Amino acid sequence: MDKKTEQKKVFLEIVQQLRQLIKMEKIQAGEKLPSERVLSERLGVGRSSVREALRSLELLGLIETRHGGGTFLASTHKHQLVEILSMFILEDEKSKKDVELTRQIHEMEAIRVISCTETLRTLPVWDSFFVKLEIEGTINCRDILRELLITTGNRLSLKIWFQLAAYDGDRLNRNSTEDEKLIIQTMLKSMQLGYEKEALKAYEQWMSTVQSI
Amino acid sequence: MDKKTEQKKVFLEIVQQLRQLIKMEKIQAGEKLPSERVLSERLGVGRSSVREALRSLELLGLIETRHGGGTFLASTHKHQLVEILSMFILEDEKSKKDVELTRQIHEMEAIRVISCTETLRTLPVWDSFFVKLEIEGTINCRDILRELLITTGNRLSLKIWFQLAAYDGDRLNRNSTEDEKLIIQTMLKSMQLGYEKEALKAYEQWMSTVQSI
DNA sequence: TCAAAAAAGTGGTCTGACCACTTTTTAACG
DNA sequence: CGTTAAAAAGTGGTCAGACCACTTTTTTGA
Repeated sequence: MDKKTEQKKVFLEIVQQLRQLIKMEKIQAGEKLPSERVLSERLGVGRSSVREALRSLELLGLIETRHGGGTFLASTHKHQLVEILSMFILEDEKSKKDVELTRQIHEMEAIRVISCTETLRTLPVWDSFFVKLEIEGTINCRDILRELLITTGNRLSLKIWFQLAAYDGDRLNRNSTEDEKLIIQTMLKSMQLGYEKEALKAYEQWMSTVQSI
Repeated sequence: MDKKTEQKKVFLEIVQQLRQLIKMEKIQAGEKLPSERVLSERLGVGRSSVREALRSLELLGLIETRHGGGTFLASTHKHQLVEILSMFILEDEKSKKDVELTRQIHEMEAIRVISCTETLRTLPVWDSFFVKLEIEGTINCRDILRELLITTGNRLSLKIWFQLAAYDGDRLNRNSTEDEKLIIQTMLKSMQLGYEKEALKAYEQWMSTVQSI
């Protein structure tokens, strides 16, 4: 029946055991795991085997290790995952374009969802962005987009977005220019009013200016 | 500048070196990699370190190892990845819903792109689906959705979709029911004619029926 | 010629050791 | 008594060697 279970894959069993241990001990995100030596004793396996499992989980971004400090359950899931996969699968310029497009897919969907949901588009946070724009004259581009994703409540979409945004480098993580200010205001205003199409139009206009940066 | 590079992460460097080696040696999918002992010598590191890197890549499904046989570049990407991630991250019902929603985000975007692109929406493949539906009376749901993603040409979006669809289990990987037939036909026809809204409407209708399965 | 046995190759695992770094404890000083 | 510096303990990082289980290749012998 269950081929995956009947397969040996001792190394995967350790991963599973680790998960059980985390659940049993009720280890929360950011908290410390038992040391490698303790784990190897408790699980009845060699330290090497424990390390192989831990290293795998680290590559997935599920745990963090600090030299001399210990091993910790990842607080913010840095899914280096996409990064690693991209290293193997996505190599050329075309792929970089794909990353940008895919990121925008999630952003646009967020705009759609928010625009169409009364309880989301009337959130105070959008007003706060307006105020910030008026007073300081500028705002961090990435912050706005992140807030869009957070607001939708889709945690998985948010996680994927984080990865894609990280891959994009600092092109997003910067303050808005004078030219962008008006566009962003239009986008936010349209969103608040539930004008999905207008909001998306402003977004696309915004992204085309980002493109040229 | 480049924080990620200046970070130590020796273990990640080995992963990178492995990638270079694969590229240099022009190792194709399914082919054999050098043995662990050879790798450890060529890379100038201990066998344990090589193994930690290999085990990580195995967890990602990028390589396969056969006891006594050797290590091979994965031919078909088995998405153990989703399985592992789901084990740690996706535990509650809310998360499962997120997976479904996120998958649909990519599917809907594909429909939009195809509907708005003359060269994509007039592709012969859509006619082939029509024919298949007429002759056999049914069609694999997953096949259609996959074709949508493939057609857009966004490989990253496709990759993400694959993983999400794999997590969804066999709810998609099945033949369409009689009820679905008409909806799918409507969706495809609307797409071919460039009626984005109608295509999306049919898609949403389709998904709501899938929901109840 | 071919099948069985032996050898070589390879991954799987464990042990022990040493290093580098961090955290905790202890000791010394003011 | 409190503060600080030194020592100790804890922890991850890496390596080397050994042995086992399994697969592949080579050799042997009928």
